[in-house]
Amino acid sequence: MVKTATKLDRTKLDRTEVVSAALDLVLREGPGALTMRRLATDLDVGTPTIYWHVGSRDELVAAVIRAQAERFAERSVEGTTARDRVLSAARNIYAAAAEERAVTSLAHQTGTSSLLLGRLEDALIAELQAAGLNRAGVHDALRSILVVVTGALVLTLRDPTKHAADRDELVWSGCDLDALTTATLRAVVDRHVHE
Amino acid sequence: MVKTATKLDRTKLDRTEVVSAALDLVLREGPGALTMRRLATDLDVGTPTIYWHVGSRDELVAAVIRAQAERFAERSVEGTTARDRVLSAARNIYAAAAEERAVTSLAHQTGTSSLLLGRLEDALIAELQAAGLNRAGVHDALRSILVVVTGALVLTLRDPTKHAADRDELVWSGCDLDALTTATLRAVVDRHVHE
DNA sequence: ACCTGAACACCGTTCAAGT
DNA sequence: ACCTGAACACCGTTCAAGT
Repeated sequence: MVKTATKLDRTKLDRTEVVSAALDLVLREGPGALTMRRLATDLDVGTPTIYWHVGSRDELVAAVIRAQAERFAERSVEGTTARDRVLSAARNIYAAAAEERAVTSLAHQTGTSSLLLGRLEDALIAELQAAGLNRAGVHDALRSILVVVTGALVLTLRDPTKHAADRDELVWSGCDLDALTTATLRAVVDRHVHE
Repeated sequence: MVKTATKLDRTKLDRTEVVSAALDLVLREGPGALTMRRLATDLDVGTPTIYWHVGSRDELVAAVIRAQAERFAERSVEGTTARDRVLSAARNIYAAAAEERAVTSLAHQTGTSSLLLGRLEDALIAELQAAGLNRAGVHDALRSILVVVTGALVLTLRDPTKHAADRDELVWSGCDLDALTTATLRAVVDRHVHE
């Protein structure tokens, strides 16, 4: 009897195959599940094999983040007025990251958020320039907006099951973080782009 | 010859002693240094002893955060107008957390930030109420302000030595995050508290 | 070139056993 | 009540050795 593999008759393992398996693992079971041993088991391979293909865990994570970043690329900016378009581009960053909580958390933990959201940040920069801001104005507005987006993301991704203080429950229960983010963004966008 | 201990002639180990040693360790060498074994070595004691006193690492971290939170308590709110006082209370949260990067990072990693900053958040709530906002208004303003403070903190604590993208360098180099935070806070405070 | 078993140096945690 | 040595089940990583 020919040895028919249980999973799929792998001939060779590919670097991109490793990375996409890692991304799948993160999407399915969260960032905590991304272990070299676990990934190796999923791929039906020894642990050192993973290292041969990706070098280290840090490099693997960076590759995973980049893979997800490409999926974020095709979000388009809506609106006609400069303000609306800037707000739309800013909301895109928040919305994309909030939709893929697992990958965003992973990026956040490893300090590679800008690797994940860089393309969408570039789109925001383009809208700020189109709004007529000069170099310094673009930078100021961009930074302020990223402060709000980052804060909104952290508060959104926070695990609500383990509120540190009892007061958290009161303050954040029944809070539409999406609407809150939009409102807060509008406040800082209005500050930076006039008409 | 009587057995004179090398460090200090410990008679008994105390729970508060364990916690303050842990806080010291975090302040001196960062959150990554806080391991049960390392702390046990510092206290010249076996690892299970730490567990006997604090239960688990999570409980230890919570106690450490609470200890630092008490040191944050005495910051006072400045200003005369309602807007200035709200802004001052908001800035206090950011400033306190930014001054103790190590503990703030630890709180952030473990999702216990509100345990660290709760007292200062309460002070902010008091100022919002004093500004004449009703219950819903206080909550809305508080949440928006916490979004900005959280975002500013994350971007401030971020390790600048490992910028994920090359563009980060360009956007954030020579950026006064303190001034940026104040400006962004002013934008959302002005939005919520009118005179 | 691609993959492995075995090991190294770490974790948090537990537990029977000592005083 | 307080503390210990030894173990368990995990990590990331390396390395000689196999094909």
